[in-house]
Amino acid sequence: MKNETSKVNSKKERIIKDPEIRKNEIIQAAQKLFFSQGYENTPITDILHATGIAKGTFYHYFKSKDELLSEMVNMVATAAIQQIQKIIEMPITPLEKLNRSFQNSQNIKVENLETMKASYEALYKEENIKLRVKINEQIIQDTVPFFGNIIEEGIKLGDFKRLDPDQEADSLAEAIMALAIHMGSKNAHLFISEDPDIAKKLEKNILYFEKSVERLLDLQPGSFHTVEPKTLKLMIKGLSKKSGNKQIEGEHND
Amino acid sequence: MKNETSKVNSKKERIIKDPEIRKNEIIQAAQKLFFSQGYENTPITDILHATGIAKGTFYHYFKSKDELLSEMVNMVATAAIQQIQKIIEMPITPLEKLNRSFQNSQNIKVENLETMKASYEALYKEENIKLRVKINEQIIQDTVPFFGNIIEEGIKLGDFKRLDPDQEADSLAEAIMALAIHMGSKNAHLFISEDPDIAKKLEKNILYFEKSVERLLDLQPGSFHTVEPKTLKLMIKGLSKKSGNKQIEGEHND
DNA sequence: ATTATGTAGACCGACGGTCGGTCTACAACT
DNA sequence: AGTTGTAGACCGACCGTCGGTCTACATAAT
Repeated sequence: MKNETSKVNSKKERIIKDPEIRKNEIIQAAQKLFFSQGYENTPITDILHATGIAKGTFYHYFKSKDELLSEMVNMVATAAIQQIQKIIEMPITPLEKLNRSFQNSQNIKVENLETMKASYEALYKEENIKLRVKINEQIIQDTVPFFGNIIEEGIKLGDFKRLDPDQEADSLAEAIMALAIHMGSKNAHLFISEDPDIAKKLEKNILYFEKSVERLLDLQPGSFHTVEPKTLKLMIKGLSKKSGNKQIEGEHND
Repeated sequence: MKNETSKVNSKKERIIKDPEIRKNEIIQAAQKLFFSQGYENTPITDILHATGIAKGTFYHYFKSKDELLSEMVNMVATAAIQQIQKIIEMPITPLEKLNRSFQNSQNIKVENLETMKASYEALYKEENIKLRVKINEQIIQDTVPFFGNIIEEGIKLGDFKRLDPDQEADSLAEAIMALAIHMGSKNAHLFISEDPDIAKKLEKNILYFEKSVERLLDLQPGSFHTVEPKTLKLMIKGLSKKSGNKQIEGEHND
């Protein structure tokens, strides 16, 4: 393996990069690996090979493998939130804001069902418990204040109803997020299971989540939509196509 | 204590036990260690020392450390469920069944606040993500069918209301469990934080959970109680006392 | 020139897991 | 009763992998 052409300079080249860039490279490479092989199944050496750096360099940027995970999770969550932030500042009703926030995150996913499915499958595998839990926790932690604000606003306007006179809106936001993540988990397992009824079950999961939220906020039935009908149709179509070619390669009818 | 009188004996004695008993011993010892030091922080050698067996023996009983964890979780969850099963068979209204099921699990906890607090603290530490998630998943998985039945019964009697005409009761059960576990998580963090307002916040968490469930099932406000008032008082009292003697504990080593 | 920063990879100890083999209880056959 | 065969409980030395440390050195900054 080692190709020593000459005694001089047979060592690895020394490449120096802007620290920020390098750090980012490491995180990116790690993310790809974690999602494809799982966090626990990805030794640091894999990350080193992927980035072409040495152990020392890695530990120059990260205190530990866990710290790398934390930073990565942070980036993922931050990216997910930025979308919401914009919506919150729009001059629309709180209900609209809620709708659009969820629709938005759903939309991103439809544009590349493949990626979404892959991510879910990766996240919900055994070897990725830590990764998954941390991402979920981070998302809850980061989104709750935003949704809390929206809900607070809605309560003041009389659109939503508190659970209890002296209850903070954040509690409701937390409950909603808990349900949302539970739904995400169910959907992930659906994807993994290769169930032929994926599309239908997915639709149900979403519907029940919506209904639950409506009840929690005391909304009119049917006023909370996390997915636009046409988006849903796209998803279902995409999924049916997928399940169709499980064994019949190259089949195109439907 | 063991009847091993050998102090001078340098060589290990060979003790043969009924496999079931031995396996149980291992699980018990492991459980104690996992809860006190964390799953990841407990090397198998610790379990070996605690049980007085050798590596080979351990791997004679378990395929891997993870398999041990699974079996342990299974036992914990099974124990937690047995309580509920009895309640379900009682000739009382579905709402009563729900109430009692939750009260019951709460009651167990009050009887030994210490243990409960310790367990929570242990479960929700970093090193125990895997342990925690697996327990929670197992509990959801095992309880949902039961609660699903109760809810189904309640729906038929007109006591609860479906989210949607063709919705299975299990979905509601899942939502409730998702909220319950989220509450558990919040409470755990409360315990860990040593917040002086533990008691009050705990009460709130419970209240909001109850209110959320009432809305989900379309119940009369105040009809769902996971804790009896007197139990709650006991808990609060116990917790206030605790927060006083934070470091006064007279720990001694041996 | 000296210091700070980035890079490198040999090295280490701990840990999960394997393996060859020993010991014991007990059934089956003299 | 004594002998032998066998399953499986038990042992601990050993191994490979992995996260993390350490020292050396190159380059940039001062």
